Amino acid sequence: MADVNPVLLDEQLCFSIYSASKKFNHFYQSALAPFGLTYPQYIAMLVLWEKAPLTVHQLGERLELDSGTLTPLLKRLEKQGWVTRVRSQTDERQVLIHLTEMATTKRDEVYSRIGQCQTLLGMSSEEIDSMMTELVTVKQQLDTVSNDRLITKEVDRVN
Amino acid sequence: MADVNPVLLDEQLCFSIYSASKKFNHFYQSALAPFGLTYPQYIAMLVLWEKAPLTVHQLGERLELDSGTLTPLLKRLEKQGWVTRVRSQTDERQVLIHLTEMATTKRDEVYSRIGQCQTLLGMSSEEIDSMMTELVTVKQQLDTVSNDRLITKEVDRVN
DNA sequence: GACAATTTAATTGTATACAATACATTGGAA
DNA sequence: TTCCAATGTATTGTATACAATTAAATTGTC
Repeated sequence: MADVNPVLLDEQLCFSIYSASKKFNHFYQSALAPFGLTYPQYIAMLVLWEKAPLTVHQLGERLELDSGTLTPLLKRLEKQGWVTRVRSQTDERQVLIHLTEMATTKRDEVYSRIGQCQTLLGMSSEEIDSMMTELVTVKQQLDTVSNDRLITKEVDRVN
Repeated sequence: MADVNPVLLDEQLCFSIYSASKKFNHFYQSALAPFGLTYPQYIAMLVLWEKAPLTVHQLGERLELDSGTLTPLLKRLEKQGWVTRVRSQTDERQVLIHLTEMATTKRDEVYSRIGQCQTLLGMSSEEIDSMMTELVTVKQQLDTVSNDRLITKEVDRVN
């Protein structure tokens, strides 16, 4: 353990991203307060507004969330009148998430609100594209290294 | 509500960041499994390894977390032997977080492990610097727009 | 020097995340 | 046809996050 470099918080990309993620969530959650949507609820609605109905599994694939997170989240969305949860007729294991009339009605109001937020942020599409491209690269790397279930052994081997 | 643009999940920078953040947390949490540290616990240790003792408040400023999150997190770190929580003599309102001997001993092992993870990710310092610079800009914008408590009114005014 | 305003942690309540488990259903193999 | 592995959802348990409240200690002001 002779040649070890210190790990400084301010130099960690992970923390920069972690911190930005929390700020974004807070930003949109505030902006959507009039609709009573939390950030995860909002992105779930985004997916459903693109295409509904979807099964819990399909929704989870888009959001990268599992049923342990989605089941209670969707129950809250149902209680607040955004969606209905219906057991599939053709496959009783599946639960189909449908939009309510209220959700369809409010869609454009939410879209509009988000559009205004994006304007406020004042980022050019070039800036946004550039960041998203870089993020895709990082995420691919993280997936590759993580899905490689050898991560523990790989790291140990470097020792 | 005539001229509303659809909001597509895959075009949202916030989701890209949110998703990357979760992947990073999972990546480091796996890598640190031998130490039993979660990601938030790990970044708390990073700060304390830079400078300890710190009050809960000082730690929270660095991590952008409040006592509602930190108090239970620090109790878990204490239970696992990484830190001690000591009521300040000079100001009884404050709780000082000290490193244990074990934490000091294990510091370089953790630093080394993280260094290996960074190597596995294979990003150049230029790539990392570029992303972090862009993230700083986004975060500043989010802070500016959020701290501006007029956000709701501003947005409404656009209507 | 009393005391209201402020500061600091802790607590409470709600909402994610996610691993692990349980459970029902389904589709296919024997 | 019967059984079994796979699939899809729900549940359980642990650990964040964070707003709001409480409680204790300190400070500024007269």
